[in-house]
Amino acid sequence: MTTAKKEIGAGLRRHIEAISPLTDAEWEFVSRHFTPRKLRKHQYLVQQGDPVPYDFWVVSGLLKAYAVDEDGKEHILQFAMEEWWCTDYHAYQTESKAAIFIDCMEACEVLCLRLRDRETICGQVRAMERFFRIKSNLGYIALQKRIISLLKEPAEERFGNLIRQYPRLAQRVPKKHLAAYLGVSRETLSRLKK
Amino acid sequence: MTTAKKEIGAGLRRHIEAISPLTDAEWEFVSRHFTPRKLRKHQYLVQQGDPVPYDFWVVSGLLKAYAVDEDGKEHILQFAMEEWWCTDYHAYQTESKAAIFIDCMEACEVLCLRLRDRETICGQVRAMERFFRIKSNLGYIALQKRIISLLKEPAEERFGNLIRQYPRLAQRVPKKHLAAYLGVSRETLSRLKK
DNA sequence: AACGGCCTGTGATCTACCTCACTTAAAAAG
DNA sequence: CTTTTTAAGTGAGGTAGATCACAGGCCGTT
Repeated sequence: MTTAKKEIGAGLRRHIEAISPLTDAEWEFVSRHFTPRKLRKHQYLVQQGDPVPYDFWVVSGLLKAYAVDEDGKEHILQFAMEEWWCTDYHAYQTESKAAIFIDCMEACEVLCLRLRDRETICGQVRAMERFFRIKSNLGYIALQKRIISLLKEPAEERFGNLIRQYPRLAQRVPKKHLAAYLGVSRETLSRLKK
Repeated sequence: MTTAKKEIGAGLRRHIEAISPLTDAEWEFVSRHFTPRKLRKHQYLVQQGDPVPYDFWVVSGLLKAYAVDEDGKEHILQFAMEEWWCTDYHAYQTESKAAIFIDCMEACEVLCLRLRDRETICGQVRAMERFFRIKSNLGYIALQKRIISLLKEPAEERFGNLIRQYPRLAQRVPKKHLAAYLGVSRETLSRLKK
């Protein structure tokens, strides 16, 4: 492992161990299955219609995952900043074609994990199976909250909650993308801010 | 274990083993941690503001999980029929107070699982940790699809997809509840059907 | 048979939000 | 520094869907 890769990996180890501690040997085994990749702004990690061999863990930078409707409008499923996981999970798990796009809103470094490697890791390292179980639970809870928010809150309240919950993200992301995440038009969001 | 309980449990075992096989000894251990409960139509399993000690697995019947807004309107997060899991996962995991209601749309039999028992099961039985990890992944994927659907599809298309994907459910559930699930008013849904 | 609930459909408004068009400002790209 | 691209605010007008109000149908109860 290169020095650069070690530094990158250290962040991932901390991230995992916040939930499920690893021995050095386990970490050594786990980290071997991630491959680092650098991307420039506007590069795609996933494109609709393509296979999705990897799950991505963001070391640095900022991604957006979005669906495009027949009018060409983007609807943002998820942003992913440092220490977030992101991929088209449906296509990834079922080894089918992507239904969404994922691209870089800023230059990014990511760690890539193949499905079969994830399964190997979970099979060999008990703590990692636990990690992914808990991580997945937390993700499920977050999505439930978003669905409730979409169903019962008016646009203004959804916007307020977003700013309160992810102030750093709201800074970093152009407002038109926040609109696409909240499910309102750019113009409406602009008017809401008063 | 009573005969009745054995029969009920058999369904759960099949459900689990469809994802992750168990030895008889493991199943014996696992099943001990579930407690059966019967409920009448309109009874609550979870009420907003109360603690949420259990995750529920539906043996028979039909639940709805919903949030209520300030106007008293219901927004349905999830239906749960036979073989579905349901609870307020946020409150359950964090042992905090429920943000939603869950009640029986029909008379129900459920199996109840305490958080600490779920963790015990996952800790003791490797196959169960795998089961919950995979189940949770699948749930996450389903919620991602629903979010994309809410963001990019007009009400009519959401309704069509719902009927295609869950025809049995759409039969069983009063249409006003389908409307509350889709995020449209009862009247609008009625007009859409033409 | 008659009563009260609950569900569903339908007409008549009303409104939150969308779309289109234009302007200004700021940031990349050259 | 200049040009091109991208972001953001604002006005005018349109529309999907909300809300309100009422009517008929289908239960299970008395």
